[in-house]
Amino acid sequence: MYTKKIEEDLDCGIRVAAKVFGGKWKCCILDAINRGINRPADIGRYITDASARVIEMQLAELLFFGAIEKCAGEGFPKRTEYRLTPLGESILPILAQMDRWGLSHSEFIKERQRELENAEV
Amino acid sequence: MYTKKIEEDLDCGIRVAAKVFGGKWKCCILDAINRGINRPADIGRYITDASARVIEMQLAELLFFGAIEKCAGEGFPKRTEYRLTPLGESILPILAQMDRWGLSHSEFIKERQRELENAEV
DNA sequence: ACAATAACCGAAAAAAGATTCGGTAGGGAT
DNA sequence: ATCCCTACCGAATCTTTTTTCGGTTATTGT
Repeated sequence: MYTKKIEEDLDCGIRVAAKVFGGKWKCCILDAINRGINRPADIGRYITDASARVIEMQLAELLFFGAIEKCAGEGFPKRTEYRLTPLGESILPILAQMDRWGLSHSEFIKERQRELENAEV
Repeated sequence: MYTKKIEEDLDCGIRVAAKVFGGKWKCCILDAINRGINRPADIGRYITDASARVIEMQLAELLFFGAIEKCAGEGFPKRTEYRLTPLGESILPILAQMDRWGLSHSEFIKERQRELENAEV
């Protein structure tokens, strides 16, 4: 895990939230686990854009901050499975709200993004 | 504004949200403007931890993506003022929810953070 | 026994993002 | 005229985060 050189202010709720589920792939991982995809390798196959390494690292952080828990799987080859803890579940409504907001404005934002890219050629 | 080398997926609502208000200080800036602190210099004095430059840059991005608008101030020395647009206002409930979540778990997260720091000495 | 898969880790490199520094230009005050 | 404050901006630098790469160990299927 990274050690920061610049002090971070955990009295601001938003910064606390960003620390726990603010990484590039953490929201996707929480979403995947919530959908029942709970083995590392499966999560990796589900989120094809992220490397296996980053998934491991972000799983480790989610685990460390108690959003998920690690347990032995049920089936025959006993493999690692991750599950949401109550803390992790309490994040889901926020993710849903952010996703709804983003989707309802995505066309507008994409259009602005295209303008930006064309201007920069 | 930065141009990314790795393609970003704006079909995911959460990524769209992160793009618009995901910077380190954008939430604070939106909060400040919402509280009626709307001139750049005042925002800079309000958010003392951030440099003037980063506030300018993040104001420019919020402006570009339409979360705030720029207008001439009312008073005698006509200075720049920023205001929330309807799009910017629609972000506020999400920030409030994130802040509430973060504050209600901040003691637990701070404790974990302390453990991490002690372990790394 | 052997190949394949899973889970995981360290370290280097690359990319993204934030900060610092050194400017410009305009208006107001003395 | 000079000084200060405001609003900006470009570029270099530094920090943080992500990615890539090359491993280890254990387990499973053949």
